[in-house]
Amino acid sequence: MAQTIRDVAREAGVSQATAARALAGYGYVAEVTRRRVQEAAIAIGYQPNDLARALVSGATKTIGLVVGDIENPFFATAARGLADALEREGYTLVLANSDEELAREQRVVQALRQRLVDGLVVVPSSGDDGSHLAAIIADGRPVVLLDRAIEGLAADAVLVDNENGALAAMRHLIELGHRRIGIVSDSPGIASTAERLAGCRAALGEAGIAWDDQLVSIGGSSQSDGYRTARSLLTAARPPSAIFTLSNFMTAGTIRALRDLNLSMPVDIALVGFDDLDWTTLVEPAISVVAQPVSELGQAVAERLLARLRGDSSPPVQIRLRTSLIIRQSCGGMP
Amino acid sequence: MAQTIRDVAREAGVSQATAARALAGYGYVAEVTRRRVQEAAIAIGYQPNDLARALVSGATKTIGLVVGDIENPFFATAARGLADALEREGYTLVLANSDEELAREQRVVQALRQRLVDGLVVVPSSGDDGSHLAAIIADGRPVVLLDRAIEGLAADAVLVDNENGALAAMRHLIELGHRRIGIVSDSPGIASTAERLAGCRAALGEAGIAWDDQLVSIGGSSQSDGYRTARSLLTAARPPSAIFTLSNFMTAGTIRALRDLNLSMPVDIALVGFDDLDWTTLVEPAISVVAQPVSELGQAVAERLLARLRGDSSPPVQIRLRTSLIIRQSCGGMP
DNA sequence: GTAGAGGGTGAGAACGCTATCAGGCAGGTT
DNA sequence: AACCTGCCTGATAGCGTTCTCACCCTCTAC
Repeated sequence: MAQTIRDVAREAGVSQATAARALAGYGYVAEVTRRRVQEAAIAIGYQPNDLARALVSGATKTIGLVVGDIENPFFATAARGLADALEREGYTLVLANSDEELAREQRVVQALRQRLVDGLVVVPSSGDDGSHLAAIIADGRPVVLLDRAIEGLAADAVLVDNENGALAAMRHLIELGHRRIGIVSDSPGIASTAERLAGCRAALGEAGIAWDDQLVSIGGSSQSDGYRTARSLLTAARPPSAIFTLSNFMTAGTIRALRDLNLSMPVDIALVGFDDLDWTTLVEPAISVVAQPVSELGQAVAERLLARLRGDSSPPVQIRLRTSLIIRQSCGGMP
Repeated sequence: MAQTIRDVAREAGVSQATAARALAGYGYVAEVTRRRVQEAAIAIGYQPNDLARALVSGATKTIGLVVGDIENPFFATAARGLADALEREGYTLVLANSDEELAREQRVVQALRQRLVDGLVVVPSSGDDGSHLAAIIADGRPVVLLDRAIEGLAADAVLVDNENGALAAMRHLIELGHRRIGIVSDSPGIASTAERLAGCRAALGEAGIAWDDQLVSIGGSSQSDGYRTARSLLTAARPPSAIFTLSNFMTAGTIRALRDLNLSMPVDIALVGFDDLDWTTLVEPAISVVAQPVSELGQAVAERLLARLRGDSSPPVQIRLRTSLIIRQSCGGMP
């Protein structure tokens, strides 16, 4: 099938060792020989076998990426930013979906471990169980967490400032006069969600508004979960006058609920969502959002990972990227 | 770092060969020995090295996926369908973006080739140059084309019925009385786009409407290209009364152009788009679309690939999945 | 003329695994 | 006693690289 370095050597009439030196460029090789070997390699269409190379060098030049679901635009964008930065250094991405299930995540991490990825980027589905990742770190391979931290795991993490993002959004709604603000959240088991909820709590606290469990609906992480929980919030006895959604799927689900209930933004209800996607300015009114620097998130993760791969062994760091509140029409904050 | 089979053997007090047999389960091994080896493996935390295994077995259990841009929801969804089906058989996906540039595609395909992927799934950016893929096929490794065919390449292809999809959409607009239908297209160098254009032509032909180059704007494949070309179409001396967009980015760009020009659907202009995304029912009016079975596309590709990997050597096939025209509010076909 | 330096080359070990092969040992058959 | 058979085990040959080591040859210096 594929040609080996031995075939090149035979073609060039030299030993395997000399051919290897000529192609890899180490040790002494006469200029004439080098040229002859290179020509032979081209002539027979030689392709180096990265597998064998990895086996002896101990580096696969491969990075594993574990996300909840690559169909989620947030993950897709981060993956793209990551892939671009890694590719520049000759690394390739190996992709796996966890479906936000810890058991599945553990399985795919295990598979990537056996595949000897040089490093791992994970969007962890659980905020406290990181034993499967600790095993990778114990192997001496760097792990960088994307978007969500894990308590007690000695790994770098690149996150966004969820708490301040949520705080800013809630403050804005409060400044607009809202007192009953509904919160549509996915599972607080997800670390970033928990931080966003903390931001909500802080904003209400500083405004002297009591936390009301009736106004907080917590569901799964799919869009239909968002629809369902938003709808129950809106059809309750005392519905909120504004809603803050904690993820892009929650935002989409909530908008559908508003449509079905014939409620219009921002007059019947004000809306701010966490995470900015392309469609938020395609719908009318355009949705106010807490925007995250998603692509930069991927790039920052790549930088951290590459630093570790180059041997940086300083203590794990946690990087927080700034979010920004973008006021559009859906919250009534911009006439 | 990681333990090898030799460490297990030492721990269990047997030879490396026996340990290998006990773990892999071939040849004769006494029941007692087998148990002892397995316990030793667990005790020292042995993890098989897939790299070494692949080197000797010749199979990496790895599939390369080359798409234009994983951020495009169409590709992301197809990738997900593909990943799920492959994972069930123990394969892992290696991801690469081509940015719809042939040169980049060739580079990443080359990299995947050296990485010895067992098979390759490609969304080719060029409809006629498939030499880099022919090389992979010559290696004896299966290639399956996703969404777009390449003329003269002996590889399986899983496509959608682009021509009939476009035909149906154009027919619908014509039945609604439109005679001047604008077409917002990305590059016809992309095979699927060329087929869609052919469908447009066929529909106009059977209705006795002359093809008018003034009504066809062809640009790049980004959303801003769609915006620009749609806008120039709409601001021309004799603008169309309806628009058919040939991809999801073109659709989004066109909607933004309509907004900016204060044209409303479907009264000022009717719109049908190719490819259905989540947001098409989130905007108002909901967009009529030619929907593609995207996830099934990925699954079908996986099936074809797995069949080839199992040794199926029948002549290459071309599979066409059916599209469906979904009439919503943007075209005025549904009151 | 001989020693030494240095360019150039081939042999061969190692990476961790799969898988074959030769051989040992117990038990039964001629 | 000689022989086979069946179970079990260890030694060992690869897979295709990287890279070290020993060696040879030529040229310069004394």
